[in-house]
Amino acid sequence: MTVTETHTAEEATARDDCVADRRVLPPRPEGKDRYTISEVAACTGLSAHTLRWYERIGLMPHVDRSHTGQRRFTDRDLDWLQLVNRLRSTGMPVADMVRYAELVRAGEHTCGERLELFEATRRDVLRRIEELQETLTVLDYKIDIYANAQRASEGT
Amino acid sequence: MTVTETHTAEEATARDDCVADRRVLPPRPEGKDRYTISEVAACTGLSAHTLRWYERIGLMPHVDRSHTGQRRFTDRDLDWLQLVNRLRSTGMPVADMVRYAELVRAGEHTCGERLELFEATRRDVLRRIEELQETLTVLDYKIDIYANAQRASEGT
DNA sequence: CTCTTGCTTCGAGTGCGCTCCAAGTCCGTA
DNA sequence: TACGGACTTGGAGCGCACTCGAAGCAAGAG
Repeated sequence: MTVTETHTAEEATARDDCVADRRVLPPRPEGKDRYTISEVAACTGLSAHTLRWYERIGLMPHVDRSHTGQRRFTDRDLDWLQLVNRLRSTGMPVADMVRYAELVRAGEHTCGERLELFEATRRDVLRRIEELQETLTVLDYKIDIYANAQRASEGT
Repeated sequence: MTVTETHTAEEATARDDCVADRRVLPPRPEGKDRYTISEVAACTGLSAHTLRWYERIGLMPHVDRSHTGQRRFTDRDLDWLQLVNRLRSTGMPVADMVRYAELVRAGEHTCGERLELFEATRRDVLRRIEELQETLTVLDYKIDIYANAQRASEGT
């Protein structure tokens, strides 16, 4: 657990945008803070289509625009997408993530609700891990059977 | 690991229908071997519609019929559904399970392929567990932040 | 005999999460 | 000035995994 550390800084993070943990981010173009949609697509693995769709359904906090109306994503947006991607990979429905995004937009007074949401998600993730481990047992069992059947038919 | 045990019996299992592990099955109506679709629905958690659909797409081995044409599922069918349910819960696409069902129907000479399929699935499950663990770390991190933020605003 | 319940079939509909299209705008290079 | 390429929008379409509906048959209870 490397979780309890610089809490003065961390609380600021919690207060303004609830970004994901920087330590687990993939590399991103250096020294910039205004990314085009294709740059973001490349570094998040989401398609440009999907990014626009996320914005439409309210899963992205408001994205900056250039003077010609093109999207210019910030590092904060990338952090947000990083978190979304993680939650998505747990199977969290998009609607729930939208709900969380709304809470963030609604302001600081929703922090309690956000905490609950994360705790519920955490329980869910634990349950899924357990389920997968059970499945693993079944798979091992069957692999064992097939491997033995094969050895029996080849050998002897 | 409770996997290596009575292999004479287990090999017979591998040979004929590749059932799931009996030890993890939920209770089912006792002493019978011919279940109506609604009984099966009740004990698998799948809807009657879904069971018929599974049969249509080839995900069920041929199901017995009563003299009036109604489905009569056997214990073996229940075992099969048990396995299907487990694989489904890992996120395995239905198409892949159909592929496996086809291998089973094709006969014993496909056992090698089935073994490969299970091993691939196993790797997949391990990867997903890892992914979930990572997500768990992120969730813990954020829960920690929110919990601290809350304590800070309440206390003092 | 009628009623209810549960089954049969096939095809259409649903919800989710994208994914793509058409038509148009803007930018940088030659 | 012309061209290629990346961007914009709203809306339509897609693939998956169900889910439901309609119309009809069969069996048991009253």
